Amino acid sequence: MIDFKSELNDQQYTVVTEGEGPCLVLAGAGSGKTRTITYRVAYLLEQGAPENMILLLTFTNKASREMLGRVEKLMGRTLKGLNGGTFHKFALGILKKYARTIGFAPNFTILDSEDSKDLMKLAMEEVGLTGTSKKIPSAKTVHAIASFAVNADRGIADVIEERFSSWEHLADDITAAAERYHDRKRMAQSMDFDDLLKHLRNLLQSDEELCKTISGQFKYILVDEYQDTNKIQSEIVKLLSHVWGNILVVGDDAQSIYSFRAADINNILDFKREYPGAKIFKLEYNYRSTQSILALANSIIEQNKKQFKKTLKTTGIEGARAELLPAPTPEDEGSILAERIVQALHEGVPGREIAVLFRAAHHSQQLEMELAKRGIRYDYRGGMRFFERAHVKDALAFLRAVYNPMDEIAWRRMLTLYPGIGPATADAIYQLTRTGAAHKAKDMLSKRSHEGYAIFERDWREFEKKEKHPAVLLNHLVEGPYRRMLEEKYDEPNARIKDLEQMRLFAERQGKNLGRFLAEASLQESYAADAQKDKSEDERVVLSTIHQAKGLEWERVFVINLVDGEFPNERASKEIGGMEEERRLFYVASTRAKRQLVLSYSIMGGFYVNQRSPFLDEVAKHIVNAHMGRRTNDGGEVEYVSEDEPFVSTPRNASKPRSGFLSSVEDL
DNA sequence: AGGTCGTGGCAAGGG
DNA sequence: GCCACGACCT
Ligand SMILES: Nc1ncnc2c1ncn2[C@@H]1O[C@H](COP(=O)(O)OP(=O)(O)OP(=O)(O)O)[C@@H](O)[C@H]1O
Repeated sequence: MIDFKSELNDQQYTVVTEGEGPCLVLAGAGSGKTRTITYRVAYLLEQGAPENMILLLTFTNKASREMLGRVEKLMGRTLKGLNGGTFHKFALGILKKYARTIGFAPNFTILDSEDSKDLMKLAMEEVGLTGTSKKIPSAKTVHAIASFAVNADRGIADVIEERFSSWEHLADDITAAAERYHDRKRMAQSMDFDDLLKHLRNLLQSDEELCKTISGQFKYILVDEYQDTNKIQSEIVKLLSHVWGNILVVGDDAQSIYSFRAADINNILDFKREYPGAKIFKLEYNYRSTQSILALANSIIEQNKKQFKKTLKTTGIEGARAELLPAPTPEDEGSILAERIVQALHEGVPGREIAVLFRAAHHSQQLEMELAKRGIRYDYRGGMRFFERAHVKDALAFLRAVYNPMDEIAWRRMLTLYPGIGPATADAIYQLTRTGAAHKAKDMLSKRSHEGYAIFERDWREFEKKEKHPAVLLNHLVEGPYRRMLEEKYDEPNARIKDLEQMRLFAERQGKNLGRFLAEASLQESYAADAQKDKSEDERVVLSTIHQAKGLEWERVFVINLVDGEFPNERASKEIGGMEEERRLFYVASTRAKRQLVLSYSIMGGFYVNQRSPFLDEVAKHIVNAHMGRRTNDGGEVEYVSEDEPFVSTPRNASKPRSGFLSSVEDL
């Protein structure tokens, strides 16, 4: 038996034991929201709820694994039947089952963002939306527009007008391209990430009986990070809670940081209207951070006008004030940080309790070099995922093509690996294959592609004969054709070959089902090559984007590159509500720290003198300046000397006092 | 016309 | 460090 009373405070306990019906938990950082829903799941199980009737939706699959692991530990048994994962993963599971109902074959494949962009490029060519210079939006932009429209459940024209107004004159062409894009996805029996949500919503909406059948399976639905869900996700939640009505969502409006994928804070603000009779809970004690860090965090978020005022009381010790580290140059910032990390490790702080957080993935470059120099291994989160790497996707293209022969993007990718075959020839071959006329290809193709095509034919014939078992197929590629290509192309192919071997190991653990493997691969958000849990990984320092750090916590946190234009990011600040969202990112970053927070930036940029982030000046009184002077010692080595002084905001950046908050939680 | 290869401009965030 | 584009070659 779990002693819920002693593990939770009174507010948390109330949620855990009285969280039936529609419930919203709205609470600040570190107040135990995640802990509360984790215990709620354990409580439901203890009360006899069947595990397969519980659905726990999280923001990442990693978060889901961690929470389920925690519940298993609490319950002292494994829980195989519990449904947990991201909206996308959940949607895919249902759609595989009901593919025919929505006009897809069950072997449809998933397009990642690069595939989607490539397909959009083709769609744009089709409608004549081509041309160079800055007069035409990039395929990435057009895809972003179409994607936002799906996620926000709005029209393309609307989205362009509101968020991409510089392309308003091309709205008709963009709409046409989006239509072609839609058709080609269907033709290719493929879905992008947005389609997973859209088709699930449509499926549930279109058939009352089916909606009953599906939603009847989920007696208890719990959603973490609800502030970052979008319109289509909230519609899915509504439909899924149709039969039982037990929907518990937790979130913090101050941590909403995904507006670019249409996260909509109205999901929280309108919760009571959407679910009449909903209970609203608050959690008001922060269990994570020291008083100093919490005071800083509260003062960050107070600068935002469009934010609910929430109480967040401390339970911790006072602790040290956040420390400001101005470095002379970006290189110096990297080495100062690396030295600080070495020092912390030396003091006995475990690597897993240290994190470096940054606004954008490429901000970590200098530091990575300095850590490498010192032989410090780290766990990296942000930027390109493992399954997005070019060589990994090349190999996957073969598996996709054999699993779903209509997958245009996979075919193009696979075919253009061969010499003499470019986009045009690949397209011709794909069209012939698709119509069952592959045998005609030899005669119809131009001479220069003959040799490459002959090699492809041989490779493909052999590949097709193999057992459709992902590990077998990958093994064949790594031993044979794809290894050959890598060796031809690179002087040093080994790192890439190793990645492919890692993928094969991953596939072995996934079992024999090719469809399952491809699904798992396209929704895996892991960054490490060793998807296999490396023991030492737990001990490593973490380098992460702030977005990827959501929900996590560390003893010591370094937030780096606090330079105006970088953080806040210039482009983001210009969007509607952009500056406030950047500030929320700073709030999320700071509230990851349990005991010690360090804020760094460099004074010199590449060509210009940097301006430090205005966010620093806004909260100046909560920061101490550890000014690091650089000098060369007698031995010719560069040293950094601490010249402590109080941090005083200069008038240039001093923020004007802001008027009060919009409203308070009480008004909900 | 289509494929390859070199390079200049460029980089926000993610399922 | 990656991608899109243009120059050049077949
Ligand atoms: N009642 C409690 N007693 C002891 N520790 C607690 C309690 N509630 C929460 N904690 C601890 O406080 C920390 C923060 O909790 P949790 O991650 O659940 O907060 P959260 O509200 O989800 O945070 P955030 O929104 O910032 O991600 C965790 O280490 C958690 O174990």
